[in-house]
Amino acid sequence: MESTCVDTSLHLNVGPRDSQAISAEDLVQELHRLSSENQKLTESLTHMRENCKLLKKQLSQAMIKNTYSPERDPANQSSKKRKAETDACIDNMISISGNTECSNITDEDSSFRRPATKVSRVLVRTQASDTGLYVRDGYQWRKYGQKVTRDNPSPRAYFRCSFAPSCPVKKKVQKSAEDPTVLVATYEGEHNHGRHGSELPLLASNQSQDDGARDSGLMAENGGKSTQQCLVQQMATSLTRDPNFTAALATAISGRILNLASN
DNA sequence: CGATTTTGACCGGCGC
DNA sequence: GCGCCGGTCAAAATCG
Repeated sequence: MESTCVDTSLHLNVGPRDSQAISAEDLVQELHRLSSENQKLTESLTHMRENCKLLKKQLSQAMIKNTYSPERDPANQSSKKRKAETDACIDNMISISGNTECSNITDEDSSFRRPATKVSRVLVRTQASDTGLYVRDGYQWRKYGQKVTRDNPSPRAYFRCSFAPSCPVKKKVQKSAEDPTVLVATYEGEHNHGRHGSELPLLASNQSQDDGARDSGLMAENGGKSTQQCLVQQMATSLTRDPNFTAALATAISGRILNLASN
């Protein structure tokens, strides 16, 4: 599969002090650049999804034929479970071979699993030395358990959304069995609130450091980075996870242009 | 002192 | 019915 390199450097000055130094013209140009970039990313994503679907289909057929055929494996009677394991394996292979820093697979894309609640998987590449099972996603999580599972030597961590007590969302984080530098985060359910009280916290330049520090995951991953570096990293992560992110970014920039124009 | 993490115990589903 | 396994609970420990 072809690899896609996404330039996540937005070349933005996110510090509030710099905002006065940016001219409206610069922001308009940035807006246009981001719009075209968004279009390219969307096209690229569509292309990759099509390739993924095709590969998944081919691999599934091949593995069911060769590896898990009942004739070759008489002991294997639990075909449903094996099928699920095969699918998970295929998902992993495809996701990791995508060569992106972060991939997002939802079950809306999958023709295999149809759970009652919305389940999505996110792969995040970390440094090999990073032993933490924390995936920064803008939400506030409370860890409630950790288990070592049969198919993976690294433990799986269980998180609940603690931003809103009534939020039903759960998250599982585990290192990939194939590549220990990749964290696999599985989200179950949908948030019934915004991220830290805002739909676009990453763009909110007035977001206090306390807001960020409330996210224990953020605290665990900061590792001495400045708040601005963390914000930029968060923006890059959101950009790769959500094709609509640049559109939201453009909206935010538009707002800033209007503010500058009114001053 | 409250919030969060850790970790062993417990529970329920599933296959045999 | 039994054992395995994933998921959750809850008490103790830790942190800010």
